[in-house]
Amino acid sequence: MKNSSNKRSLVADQYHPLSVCCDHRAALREITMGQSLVTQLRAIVLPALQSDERCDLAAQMLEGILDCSRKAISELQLQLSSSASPHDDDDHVDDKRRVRKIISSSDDDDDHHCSRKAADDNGNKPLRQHKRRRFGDSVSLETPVPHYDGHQWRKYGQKHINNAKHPRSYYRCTYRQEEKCKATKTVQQREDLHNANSYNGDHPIMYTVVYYGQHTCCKGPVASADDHVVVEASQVSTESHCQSPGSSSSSSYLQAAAHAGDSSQCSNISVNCSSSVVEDCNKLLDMLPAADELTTDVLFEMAAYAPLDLDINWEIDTNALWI
DNA sequence: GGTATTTGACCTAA
DNA sequence: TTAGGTCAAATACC
Repeated sequence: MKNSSNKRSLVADQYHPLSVCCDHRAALREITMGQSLVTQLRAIVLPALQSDERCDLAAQMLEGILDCSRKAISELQLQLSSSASPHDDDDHVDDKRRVRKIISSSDDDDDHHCSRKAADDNGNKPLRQHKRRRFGDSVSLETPVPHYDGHQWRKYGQKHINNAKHPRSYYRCTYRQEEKCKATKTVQQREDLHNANSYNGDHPIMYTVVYYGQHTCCKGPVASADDHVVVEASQVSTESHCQSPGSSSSSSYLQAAAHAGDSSQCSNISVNCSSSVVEDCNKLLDMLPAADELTTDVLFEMAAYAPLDLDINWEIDTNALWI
């Protein structure tokens, strides 16, 4: 794999910055990165283990690590919010712009309508609601595949951001209404000089994805085994409307996922896809080596590109990958 | 016809 | 006043 080292260094750069500042914000970044790594590690390790007590133990340990990091992040954010200064650096400014006090979960939807309803019966204005998102609820990462995170998202807005070349897209969970799921995310293409115009193997176009809130819907990949992302090779081959002619075994997993996005009739493939996921899958396919070049090392590299999703429970069908 | 996306307007915090 | 986030009508797609 020609660009293996490039990807490796890219990942390394992302997770191991050269200088580590001794302030809370730097610590927050480090913990968040660690959280991302653990999440990705979980996606790799758990499917590889047999379904026995070792698997359960590993799952508990990983969840424990994530829980610790969540608490640490929460504590640091508390410290930050109480010591926020107007003289923050550029990163801080960017974060602060994202920070909006979100309305409490119980009255979220009503608030939007409230704000548009000018007054109540007595002519009194409703209490002013704070719309800014809370920094503490967000997790950001950079990925070439911003939509391939296992959840269904619905785009509800796009905005040109000041001094940014690319617009920012706003997504919320598809099940926001029916399951009151508050998870949202924003996706914005990065402006790196070397990848500004086109995707190629060495410099994939990178996107900054920021997740806000946790999924409370049970239709994500969290729930039951039925919801796990499992694509059996046999399923792919027997689902004629999902099958890509001439697809290799090594890529059948992802191609099936891509085609699941093309057709909602792919009932045997439980990949949650919006239309943009197809594009992501195609990118991943471009990155995927031939079947005889697949190694665990390669898989790990690809997993490193998977977006962080704290709720996700991906299950990789290794049979489909290594046949 | 139902669902998803686009896009201009509106709202709020800074 | 400005920039970012959201709404909702219009439009596109299947």
